[in-house]
Amino acid sequence: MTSSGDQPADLGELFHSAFRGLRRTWAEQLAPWEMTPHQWRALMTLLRACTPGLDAPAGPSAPGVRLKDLAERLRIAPRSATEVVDQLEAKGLVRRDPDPTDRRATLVVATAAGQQLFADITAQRRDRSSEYFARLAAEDRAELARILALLGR
Amino acid sequence: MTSSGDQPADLGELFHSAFRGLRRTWAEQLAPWEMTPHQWRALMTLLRACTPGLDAPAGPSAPGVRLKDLAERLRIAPRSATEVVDQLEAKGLVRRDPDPTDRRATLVVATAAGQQLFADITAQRRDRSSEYFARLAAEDRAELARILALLGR
DNA sequence: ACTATTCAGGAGGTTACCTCACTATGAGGT
DNA sequence: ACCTCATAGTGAGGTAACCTCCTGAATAGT
Repeated sequence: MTSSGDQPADLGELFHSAFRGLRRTWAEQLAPWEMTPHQWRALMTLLRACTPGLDAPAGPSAPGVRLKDLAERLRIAPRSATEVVDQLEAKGLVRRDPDPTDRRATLVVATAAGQQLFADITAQRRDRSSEYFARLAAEDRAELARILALLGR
Repeated sequence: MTSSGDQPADLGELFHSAFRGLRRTWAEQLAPWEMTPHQWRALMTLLRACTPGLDAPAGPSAPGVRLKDLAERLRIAPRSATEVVDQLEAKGLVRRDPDPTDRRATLVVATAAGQQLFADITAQRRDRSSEYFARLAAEDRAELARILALLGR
């Protein structure tokens, strides 16, 4: 492409509008389940953190994740994690258990309903393959991932 | 790049964190001028809209842009443009003039102060070249722009 | 035992959006 | 002239997704 010195409205603008599109798409996809993208992200992150290798299919009591760790993974302040966990708990998707090893801490664990919802949404997303990024060719997606990873430190 | 199916925590996550980084960087850069990224974006968009070819150096009265058109360019609702224009007006960076051709409409024009501020910030940004995307190689930036343009329709 | 640190959450704030309803105006028909 | 309909901006009010600062309990380090 040798794109010489033309800058189309600048990268920031492109980034902004693409991100807004992503958010909107997510919000629409999640609307039937009455979830916000934020909540979805939190639930997803929680389940991923709980299921390191995806084997070990949740023993008698899934270990759960500390609020603080969840916040870290979500890259938000701990206080903000409290909030989204509140929302998920209100929907019955997660539960707060006291950490047996540290009575200051609480472990967030997904309930059966939360796991089910996660599975449902994941399945629908796969079905419709309407994952927003689907409009990109696989190689472009890989490129994008590579470049974004550079940006994100 | 042969990066076959590996584990990139998914694109959404990468996108999210890169975008947050961009926002944070902007906010830090603009803090000395007490501007938010949102306000900066609006001012920049306004000036770009007013100066189509960058010649025609603003006749006796710069034409200005209708609030509605500004909203369109910013891809936000007209009501939201009202807000950011309010903020810029309060800082004396823009002015509202009645549109002589349509008494319903108001034209937003940058004041001298607004133009000066724009020039100052632009210059600083060029100086420090700390434009967030600077950490990318030029070709990666071009790639990113290309892919984001695809995403943004 | 005493201090320092860490965890979660209450209180309250901010940014960047949104919709809905309203007023003033303009454009078109009859 | 009048009536209708669309359009421009905005007041009112709301939301999502964050934040900081402070408190109260519990733990860790000395």
